[in-house]
Amino acid sequence: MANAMSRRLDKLDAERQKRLFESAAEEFAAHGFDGASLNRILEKSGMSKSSLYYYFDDKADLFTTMIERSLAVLFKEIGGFDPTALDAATFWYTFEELYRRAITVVDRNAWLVQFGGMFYRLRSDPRQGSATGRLFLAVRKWITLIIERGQALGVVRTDLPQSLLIDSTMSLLESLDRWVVAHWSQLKETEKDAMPQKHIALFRSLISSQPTGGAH
Amino acid sequence: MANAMSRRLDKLDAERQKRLFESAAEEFAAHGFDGASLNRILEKSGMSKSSLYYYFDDKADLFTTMIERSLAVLFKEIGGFDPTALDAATFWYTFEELYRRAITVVDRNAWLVQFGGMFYRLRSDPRQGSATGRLFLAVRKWITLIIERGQALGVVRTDLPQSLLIDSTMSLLESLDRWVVAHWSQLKETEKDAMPQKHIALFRSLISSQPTGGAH
Amino acid sequence: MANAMSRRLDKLDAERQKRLFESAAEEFAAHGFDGASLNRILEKSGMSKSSLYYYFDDKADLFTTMIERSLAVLFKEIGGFDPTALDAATFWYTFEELYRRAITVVDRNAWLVQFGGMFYRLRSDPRQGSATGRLFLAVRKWITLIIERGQALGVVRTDLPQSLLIDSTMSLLESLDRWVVAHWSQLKETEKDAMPQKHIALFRSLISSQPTGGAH
Amino acid sequence: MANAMSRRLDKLDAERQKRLFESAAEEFAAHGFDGASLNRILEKSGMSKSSLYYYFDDKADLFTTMIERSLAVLFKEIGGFDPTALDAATFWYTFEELYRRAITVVDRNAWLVQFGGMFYRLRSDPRQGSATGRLFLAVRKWITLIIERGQALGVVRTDLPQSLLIDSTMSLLESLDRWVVAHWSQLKETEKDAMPQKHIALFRSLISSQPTGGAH
DNA sequence: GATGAATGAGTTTTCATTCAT
DNA sequence: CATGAATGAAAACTCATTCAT
Repeated sequence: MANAMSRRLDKLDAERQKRLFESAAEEFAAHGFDGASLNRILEKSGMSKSSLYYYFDDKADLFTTMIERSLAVLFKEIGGFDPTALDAATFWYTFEELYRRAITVVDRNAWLVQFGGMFYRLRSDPRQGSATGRLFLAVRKWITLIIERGQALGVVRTDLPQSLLIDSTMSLLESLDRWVVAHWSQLKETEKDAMPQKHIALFRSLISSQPTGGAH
Repeated sequence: MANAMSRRLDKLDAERQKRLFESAAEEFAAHGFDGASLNRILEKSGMSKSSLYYYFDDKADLFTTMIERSLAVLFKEIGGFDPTALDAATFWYTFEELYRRAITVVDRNAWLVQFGGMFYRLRSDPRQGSATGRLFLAVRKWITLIIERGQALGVVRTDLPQSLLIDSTMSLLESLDRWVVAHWSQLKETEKDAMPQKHIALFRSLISSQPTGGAH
Repeated sequence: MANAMSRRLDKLDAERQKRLFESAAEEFAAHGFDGASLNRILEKSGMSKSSLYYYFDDKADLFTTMIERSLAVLFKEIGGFDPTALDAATFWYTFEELYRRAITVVDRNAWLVQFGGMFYRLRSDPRQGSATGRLFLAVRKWITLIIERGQALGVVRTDLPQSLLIDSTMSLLESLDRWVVAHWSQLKETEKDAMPQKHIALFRSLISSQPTGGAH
Repeated sequence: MANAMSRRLDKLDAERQKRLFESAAEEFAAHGFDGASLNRILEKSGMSKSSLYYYFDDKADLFTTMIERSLAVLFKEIGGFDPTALDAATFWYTFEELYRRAITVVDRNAWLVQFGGMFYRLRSDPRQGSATGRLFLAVRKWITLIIERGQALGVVRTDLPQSLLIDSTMSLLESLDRWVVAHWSQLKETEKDAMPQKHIALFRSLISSQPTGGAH
């Protein structure tokens, strides 16, 4: 039914789709997957319940679809990125660049702001092997690849269990994401410009094999 | 009613209380406050619905009571700890010691393991000024004091907004907590012994004002 | 949602709607708003709980909707009535006529019989400014206008506080209403025909400024 | 169990009894019999649930006991009153006197003010032959005796069905009771003094066989 | 393509009552 | 005498999902 390739969803009027996605993102970000109410989403978006079930299999399908689309947009707009192409000299700088591009993408697609709030909740999905759980694991896998590449290049520390390194990295990612979303409107332009460098430096502090020279 | 000092709860048969607390901790940790189902908790614990309402005002009271008791046990057993007494020379080592003591406490009080899973969910409580929300803020305040003290002593970095520093620290705390809970049974004794030093070193990497010398 | 103009309710199958209204009117009349049990209403009417909530916002919405519809039917069928058009000569007779028309209307709409039993309970609704409370006040206002007009015309006594006059009048109205409902089936046709004149004469005894000549 | 003559209740400490009665009267007056919550009553009065069940059979027993005691106090303090001793010349004046005495009694026993609010609700007790229902009928019987005596003396109208006359009288009684309770604090002394005469005159307007001469 | 209508199972909370001590 | 403790049944309300049209 819910084929990722060709979907009924693609034929849904763009405006209605946008309204639905915005309502749903808001609700999922605010209450998590389980806590979110389809009824509230439908009320906000003005879509009928049966329509939603025409386009989606169920609540989980709506959720994962949104996450997938969000990720797809992010990846496409940020630009393909190949972990195996990283090299020691430019390792950290590459992420600064990614960060910069991410900012401009989200700036243009307001609803993506909710993405983080939705995404990080996936971790706690209790259902083993659920669609939502698998999605989280997919992203985790991606982080794993990067870290392994970093270790192979000698720029990421190897003195800690890999799983711990990955979890800590994702945690810091989430933390920074939340912080940026929460403080965005109060940040000055110069602060915003400095963010990619400063925040990537924070990752570097955490998992780099080399001291960064600390703070000055 | 829900007086913290003297409560009906204190007279509840120890065995039944234990069963209730374990069921509830499991449920809250797995689904968060909103997602937790009283029915499931009662089913697991074998307690009747009306009995639960004899001992607690409502769902929130059950939850906050458990968090409070957990914190109380932790603080009492770990031993008082005064942020203003920290000094530059022993700053990080103090936390290594705390970590060690925490491990032994949790080792003796199995159900406290769920505490983290329950606690970190508090962040997302949407209700402004709710009991649960206030509790989270109380702990956050406590972290704030430590970081401020560390900065005053010159051992904690000052090149980032304080709120970001605090959020990142709590995030790492959560991340390590989860990791330990998840991997505890597979850890060898030597690994366990090394944990306090290694994990505190990770915090040091993240927020110390001095490079730690990296990993070797 | 609960728009008075166009409602889901209007599309509900007439037979089911009738069953629901009869069950609800019976329950509300027997136990008042607070005392009425949705479960009992649903059991009697055979409707499912979720269906009821599809058509109504909540218990109060069901109640007020029924009162409003009752009033609407009554007013429409009895015919508009303008207090300012009353004159001294025909003041009391006008109400005799109204009474007669009311009898025929209720005769044709059996479920309206419960209306009084539901309505008079509104007085005791504790919630300030609740929908039900406002409804009661609306009717009270209407009685007030009539009494003020009667006083202006010199046909209604002015020797008592107005609020007392109004309360007493509504009380008598309620009392007669209850009496008629309770005794209707045992009344002979001749008695029914005499009722409007006799009952309006009772109001006249109570609040008229002129002696009626008493009983003979 | 609940023997009216000798009761455990009589041995209950006077102060605790007063606290209980006040809480209960308030609750019953505010929410009616069905709507009243034993839990709330107990909370207000500080009495334990089991104690209440030691002194009373059940909720209904508490209620009827209170009504009975209220009536007993009223009758005793107002002074015995024998319907058969009424005569035509003093018929109405007798009730003015009763009214006067009732005012002073209630003035001295503040909690009796709630009595009316409790009592009038009895009418709607759905349970056939319930204790509460019987109590209401007992009072109704008493009114009936008075009206029959008045009719025998030729001072009460006979042109209406007796049941209607009785119902209307009780309705007016309730209405005046409510009005007095609601306006008591705003009444001037002269107005209070005139009340018995004015209010009994209202009954006279309603059910007297003779015109009273109307209002001036 | 699209949706109005219907529902069973679930939610948290409160009820009056009983019983062992 | 007194009460702390326990409970089944009921309360109002929301949920995600289905199906006929």
